[in-house]
Amino acid sequence: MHHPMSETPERDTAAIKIERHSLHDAILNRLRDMIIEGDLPPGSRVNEGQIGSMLGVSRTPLREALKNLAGEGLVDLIPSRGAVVKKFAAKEVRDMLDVVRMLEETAARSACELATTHGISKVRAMHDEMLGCYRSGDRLGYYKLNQDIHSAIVALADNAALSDVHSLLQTRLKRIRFIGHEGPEKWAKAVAEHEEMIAALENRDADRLSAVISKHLRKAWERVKDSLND
Amino acid sequence: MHHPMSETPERDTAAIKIERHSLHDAILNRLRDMIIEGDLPPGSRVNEGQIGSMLGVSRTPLREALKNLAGEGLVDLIPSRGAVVKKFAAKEVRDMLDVVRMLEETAARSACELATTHGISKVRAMHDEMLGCYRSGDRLGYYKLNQDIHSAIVALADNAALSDVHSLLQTRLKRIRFIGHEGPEKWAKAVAEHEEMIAALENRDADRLSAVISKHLRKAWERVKDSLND
DNA sequence: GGCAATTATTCTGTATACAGCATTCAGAAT
DNA sequence: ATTCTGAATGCTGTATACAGAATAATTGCC
Repeated sequence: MHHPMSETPERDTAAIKIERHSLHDAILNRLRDMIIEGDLPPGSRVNEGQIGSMLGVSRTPLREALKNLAGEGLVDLIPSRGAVVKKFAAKEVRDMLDVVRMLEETAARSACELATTHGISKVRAMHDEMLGCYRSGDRLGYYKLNQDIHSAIVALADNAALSDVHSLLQTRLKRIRFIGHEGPEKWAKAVAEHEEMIAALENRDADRLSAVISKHLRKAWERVKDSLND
Repeated sequence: MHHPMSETPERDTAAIKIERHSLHDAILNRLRDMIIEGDLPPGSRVNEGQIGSMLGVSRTPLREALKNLAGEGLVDLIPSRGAVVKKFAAKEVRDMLDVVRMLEETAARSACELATTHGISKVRAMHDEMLGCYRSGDRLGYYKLNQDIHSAIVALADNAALSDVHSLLQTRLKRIRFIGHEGPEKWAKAVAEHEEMIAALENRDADRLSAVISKHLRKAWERVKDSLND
């Protein structure tokens, strides 16, 4: 296996767009997806040679990606024993959701004050697209847009540090949230809450937006807490 | 980071202190110190071969450390051009301090409710040690203990995610705060504020502790903002 | 003499090779 | 039969080597 540019190695799985000239970043995203989707189950050790040959890359960039995943908190790096996929206890998930809630509440207030109308309309557009996914039953698309909308609202607060820490926790929670499947009626409820969020944002009603988001995230905990058995 | 570290089952019988020498972690800490102390000035490119030979290590663990530093936000990793030490604009610093303030305010309230008396007394001990540094004019020791105390108070809130994000931002701010030199009278003021903090914590006065910390961090911004020229 | 193009050098990105530690399995002793 | 010890195997940690890209330098041309 030589260079990914000259020889395009056949990808066994679809939807790998980014073939950027930074292999470790590609590996990083790939591994993150594998963890989120459960291909690498929590608690399992990651064999570098094995994964490396599976992805068709050498160990060096793979190790760099693993080091970064450790920084993101998705794996633990145990000396002389390698990387193990992090296993979140129920309390940790709740703590993360508490912090995310606090961050989003604060971001919501700032966003109502600072956001440009253009920025708000872009969030609205994402919301409409998400509605399309909802109507067509596209769960994965809905899930991704859901996260993007929350990130976008945080971004409207125009505080890079806030976005960073929010993104960090959001990433750690992705796997959990991905597991937390909801019934159709709860799904409709969540969509309604989102509609309410967008409306509050468009009215720049800081108190209402903050409250709705807070409620939304508390319910998120209710949804996922039963799927945590450790 | 400082998670309540997952259990290594029956491994730790006695308090055997085995130095785990993982080179990339040592390099990571070393580089972080070099950035904080200004040995690697902001905006400068990090030459891997140069630094590597300077530290007497190969490029591989050095690169892993750099990747981790990028995760911490202390350097930017530009494709095909390597690592450059991150240069913080004034607004970014202010944004970070705003988030830290929010985090510490929340942590303070939780800490007053959840902290054990033993935990509080340990913070008091750190504070007393810091006072010793203050009286003997040990600026570096004071500085380190100052950060440790803030981290300890956050830790009392017993929320790993909260500690993690706080630690992340604290690390990014270290260099800035290290630069922000204060005159003797301001130093005395800061010490007095800390004394007030500890007192509020010991009384478990959530409102007061939160308020004092908030004021403390707003003043921190006042102290450092003039030393930022970009 | 200045500008542009081409070469030369340096540095990053990736692969491979080697050494050391951990885990496991087998064999011997109690 | 059980337990302890030791070798064998596999994996991690680090170093080195090589290829490609970016920047610097030099030379040719106008």
